[in-house]
Amino acid sequence: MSEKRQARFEMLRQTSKERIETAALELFAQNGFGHTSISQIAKAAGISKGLMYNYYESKKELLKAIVRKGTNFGDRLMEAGAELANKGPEQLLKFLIEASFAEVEKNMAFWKLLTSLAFQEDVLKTMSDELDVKKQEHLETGKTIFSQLGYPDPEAQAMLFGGTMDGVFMHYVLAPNHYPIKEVKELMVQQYCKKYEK
Amino acid sequence: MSEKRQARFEMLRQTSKERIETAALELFAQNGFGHTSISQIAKAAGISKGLMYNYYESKKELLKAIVRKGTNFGDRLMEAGAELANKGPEQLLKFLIEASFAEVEKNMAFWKLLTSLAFQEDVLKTMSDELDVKKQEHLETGKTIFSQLGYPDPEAQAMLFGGTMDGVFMHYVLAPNHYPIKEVKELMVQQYCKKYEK
Amino acid sequence: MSEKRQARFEMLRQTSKERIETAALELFAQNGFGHTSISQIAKAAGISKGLMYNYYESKKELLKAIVRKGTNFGDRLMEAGAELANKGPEQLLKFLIEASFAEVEKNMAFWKLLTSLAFQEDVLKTMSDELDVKKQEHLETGKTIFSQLGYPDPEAQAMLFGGTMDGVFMHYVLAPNHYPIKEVKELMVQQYCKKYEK
Amino acid sequence: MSEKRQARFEMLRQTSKERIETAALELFAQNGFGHTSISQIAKAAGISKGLMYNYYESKKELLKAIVRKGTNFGDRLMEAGAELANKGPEQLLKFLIEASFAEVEKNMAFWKLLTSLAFQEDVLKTMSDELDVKKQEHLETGKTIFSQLGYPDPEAQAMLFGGTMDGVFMHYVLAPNHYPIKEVKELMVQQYCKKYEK
DNA sequence: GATGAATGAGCGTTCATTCAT
DNA sequence: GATGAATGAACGCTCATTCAT
Repeated sequence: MSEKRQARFEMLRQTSKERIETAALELFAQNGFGHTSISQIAKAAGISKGLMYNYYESKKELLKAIVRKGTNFGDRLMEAGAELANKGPEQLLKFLIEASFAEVEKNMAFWKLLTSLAFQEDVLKTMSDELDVKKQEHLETGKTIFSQLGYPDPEAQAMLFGGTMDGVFMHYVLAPNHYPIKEVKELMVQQYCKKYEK
Repeated sequence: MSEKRQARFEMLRQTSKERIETAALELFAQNGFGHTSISQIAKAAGISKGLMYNYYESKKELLKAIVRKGTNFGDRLMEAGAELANKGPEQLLKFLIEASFAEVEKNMAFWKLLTSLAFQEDVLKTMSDELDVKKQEHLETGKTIFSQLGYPDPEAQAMLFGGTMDGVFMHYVLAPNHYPIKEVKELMVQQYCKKYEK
Repeated sequence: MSEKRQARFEMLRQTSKERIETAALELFAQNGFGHTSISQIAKAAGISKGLMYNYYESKKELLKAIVRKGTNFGDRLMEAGAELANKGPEQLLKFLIEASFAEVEKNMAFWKLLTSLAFQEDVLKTMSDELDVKKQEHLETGKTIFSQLGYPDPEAQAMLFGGTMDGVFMHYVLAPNHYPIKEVKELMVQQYCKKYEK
Repeated sequence: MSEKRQARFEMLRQTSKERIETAALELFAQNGFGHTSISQIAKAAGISKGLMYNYYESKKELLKAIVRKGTNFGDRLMEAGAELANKGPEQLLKFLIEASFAEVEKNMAFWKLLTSLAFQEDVLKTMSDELDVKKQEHLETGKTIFSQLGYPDPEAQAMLFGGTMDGVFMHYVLAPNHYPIKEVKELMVQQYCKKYEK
């Protein structure tokens, strides 16, 4: 009985938390973190302001929770990539590109938010360490792949590739309706997923 | 007599305005427009809060003044590029890349600010028309060049190129100390400034 | 359960609103709307500045709430007057005079505020339509009465009567301690509540 | 020579002062004392903000100067009235009414300002003594006249008369375009400028 | 006498956060 | 767990006043 009740509470708790995070993500992405108030979030989530503080210590902690949850994708991507390592760097890179595009298309709001946060040093400073680590991992993966593909400067190449990805995604999330996302993705696959040619 | 006085006042005005704009640009770039207060700017500029409003009608107008001043570069770039058009698309593209990198390296704070503003729709909406026009011009230039270079899909290619530029610059301005800017620029020149190969 | 809570909140709200409106009316009447600050009101009401904005969207809305509450009197007066119409114009006018004097004596601060607002065009403009209507109604009533009493120019007479009422009330609310309000009221009744004599 | 120069300076000084007071009176009457800024006045008067403070110690002192100048009318009225005293109270009262109406019609802005100031205790408190004295003088004059006219309660009658005058003027200055000022004045002369009847 | 750049206290308002219930 | 009344610091902004020239 007590277990059952606990389970029910847990479910309610999950539900409220999820509604909060969903609403907050949407609002943060649309209006920016600084221009979204707790009141707005609470109203959109259908809960009271006070309840927020049962789940998150502060507005910033809510943001962190959202960011943390979203960046799990990167980990899953890397894991999935690891299984493809033996199929050759071309296939791996193609997979990473296509999976990333798919992810950004699916969770546009999240990636818009994440990019915008990069420009607010004070807000993200506290969680930048974990993000830096992930960025570094991505860079390492890129270096390995471009090295295997025979590029003369795999590190710069990985930086360039990373910039291209983030730049394309930035343009896309800022004006998704007019962006030829499929064509650009095709171009990237064609240009990057092959051995280096002088 | 009166002229002397007027000149003196004009000098005072210019000095103050420069101090304000310099301080504001730095702070806007570092913390974002929305997270920078008038008090902070005044303190950093060494003036009183009230003086700001002798020169700018509002915080937004200060931002606009800063953006307007900075975006003159784009125009100069396009003009300079027009003179190189007869040297062939490879040379023109090389010039545009190198001039852009040089500009971003020189005015890092400004370009960081400008990029961050893309995520604050409300703030920039009032001046977005002019910016949209410039963006469109850049895209057209890119299309022309990639068309001349024989690319099969010059529009998507121009989009990809634009994304690459903005993405690389974004990474650079967010962590300039660790970014191999020269190497990445070289790679871009090598990869883009040549005829399309199969 | 939830009802109990709601009722408790409603009580809190009403208490706070009353404190705010009472304090604001007093201060508005004493110093004028424009010379009364939210801080002053909050301090006088024993609440924080912020709480005001839980109940009123702005300082102006607070004023409107106060005015709206007070002007209900005018409506009640007209209704009560309508029932007396058959007793003859002398009795009706006498009732209107005496009821108005009683009301002003009872809610001095409110009538002082309302009169002072007439001089702040911008503030009251948004609610002036409803007030204009009421003023017009009073004028019409006056015209009818003086017409029935045989006055040769009932419109001008009604204007004069209205001016007398407002002027007497103005003098009274500006220096209530020294004003012979009862005697003046008697004089008005004597002079106005009778048929016109050549 | 030095005298001449002094005279010229004095003239300029007078001119500037007059322009300031004229501009300020207009603006104070139109927008209220509190909603008129020194900048506005200086611009309207065609002078600099700083110059104001050569002539007046503060904004309030400027107001006082304007009020003082305007209330000289009252003195002149009383003096002129004194000369008419021997023509009988009816003629005297008629003159006072007509001269007052003429004055208010001529200097509407001033009388609008003066009335509005009555509702701002803090602003006028410092000069209320002189105003109180004048008010008392008017009251005394009224008492004397109504006493001579045979009114049973000349004091209350004088209060009522004063209220009527101020109320009519208030209505007039607040909506001068629609006010039947001539007709109302005629009514007052008819009703007040005669011996008391029963 | 005249200027206007500069100041800073104070305004109305917002909002993250707390807490009694 | 859940509520929303209440707080107070901080915001963008205004403006009477000062003062070097």
